[in-house]
Amino acid sequence: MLKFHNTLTNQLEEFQPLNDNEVRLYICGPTVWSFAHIGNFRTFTFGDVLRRYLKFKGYKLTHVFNLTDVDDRIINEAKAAAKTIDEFTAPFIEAFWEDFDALGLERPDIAPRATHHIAEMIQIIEKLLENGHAYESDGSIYFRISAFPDYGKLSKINFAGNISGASGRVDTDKYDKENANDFALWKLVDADEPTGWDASFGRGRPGWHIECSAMAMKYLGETFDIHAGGIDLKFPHHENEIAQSEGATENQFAKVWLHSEHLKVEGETMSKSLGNFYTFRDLIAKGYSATAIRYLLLSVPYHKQLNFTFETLDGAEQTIARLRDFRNRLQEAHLPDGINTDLQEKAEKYLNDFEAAMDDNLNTSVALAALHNLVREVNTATAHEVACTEDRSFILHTLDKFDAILGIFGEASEEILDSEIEALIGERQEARRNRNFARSDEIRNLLGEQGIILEDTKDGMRWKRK
RNA sequence: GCGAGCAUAGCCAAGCGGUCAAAGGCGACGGUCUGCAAAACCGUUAAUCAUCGGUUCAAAUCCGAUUGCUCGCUCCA
Repeated sequence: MLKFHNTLTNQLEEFQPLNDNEVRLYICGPTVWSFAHIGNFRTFTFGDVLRRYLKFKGYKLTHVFNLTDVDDRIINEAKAAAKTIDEFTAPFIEAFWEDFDALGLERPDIAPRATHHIAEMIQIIEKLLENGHAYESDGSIYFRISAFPDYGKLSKINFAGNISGASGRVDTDKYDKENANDFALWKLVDADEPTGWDASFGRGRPGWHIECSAMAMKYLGETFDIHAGGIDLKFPHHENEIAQSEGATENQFAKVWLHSEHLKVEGETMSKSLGNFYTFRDLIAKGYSATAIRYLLLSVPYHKQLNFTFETLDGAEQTIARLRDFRNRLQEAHLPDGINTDLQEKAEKYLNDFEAAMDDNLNTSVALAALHNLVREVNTATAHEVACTEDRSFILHTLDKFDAILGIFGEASEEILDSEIEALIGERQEARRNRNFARSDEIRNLLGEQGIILEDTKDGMRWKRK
């Protein structure tokens, strides 16, 4: 029984889709003003596991994942670079999908862009103006929080006790608003500004939050099952999405809200000023593998803070190498004929453990433990020669089930060695047969320098790349 | 000022009142295997679960205080 911690109710709830077997899922994607960092990818990896697990549970999924390609920063940086916003965002969008694919994240069904949905945003704003949830001030349109009594139901912020602008990031006197918490739906732009769209209420550009309301409702309907994103979007972004959407439709927006916690680096906030800020490509450039990064991002449940350290990433690298070796060896091992039902029962038990862990609000830590327990069990059985030929495919199939969600084994690539190396390996085998170990070790060292590791197992010689 | 969360072995971390002398991974050490390695396996390493007090037949788990850390209060995944 799948349960989620719903941020809206602050409770662990049994998941029940609105329409029997269909799940409509919206995940907040990136704002494409730069390369995405590993904190972003923590959230997107969580979204990927959520997506994969919903499919694993047999749901028919419609998954929308937006790209926000217009906001103040994009407009300003594009202007500074003398580019249109499309020209400015294009390379970041391309890089984003590259990283996304490299991390083994499954592409969403629909990946809408904010700039392609301005008309839908305008419609919502018109509706809000009509029904009194929005007002015009100095040419811009603001959401009227006083007209939406539920405001704050997601973030549960006690606005009465708060100092507006306490974080020092907002100039609260800058805009003429009825209430300091009212937020912009549409910002007036001058006629000579390159980025702007015409609307019945004036030329302007959308406020930050309206794009998600527009795209979510367009593709998933006024009410849908799950809305997910990073914890830092809970307020104001998601709170405001709820206000806008429910203010316009008077129907509940998303039923379940899931928020992934932040990633820290060496116990501290990741920030450029601390010098501990890493994009995905920074780590790849340091020589780390995408699967190790993915493993690390999965090693802590999404709703807990994850402490990213290089020591742990090195460990993740070891772990995934061991897992991959395990699968490769199992495929090749010379096993005794027959069947070991005991082993198959254990494999099934670990798969059940895995599913129970995932059902429990996607507890990936425990889910990974189940995988490791299976690996140990099979290794022991293989070493004791009680794993049989007929167990092999069963276990490999079980591994596939784990990996349909975890995605950490990677493709079983059939690599080819060039003939020179092939010849050296042959020469080494010959030398070993002749007990010429000096030559044999010489060749092993030589190949080691070229990144090829040789292992002499009882099933014969194996090689792998470092 | 207001609010939320966290504190478990060398490191990362699960845990949500009994089945916890606490899962799993990484690291380290010893052994088996090997010509030697590697891989694998077995074993060891290592936790009075931040501190103090309370509730309970029973607490890592609930309550309170203290200390430390992280985060939010309209840039953020």
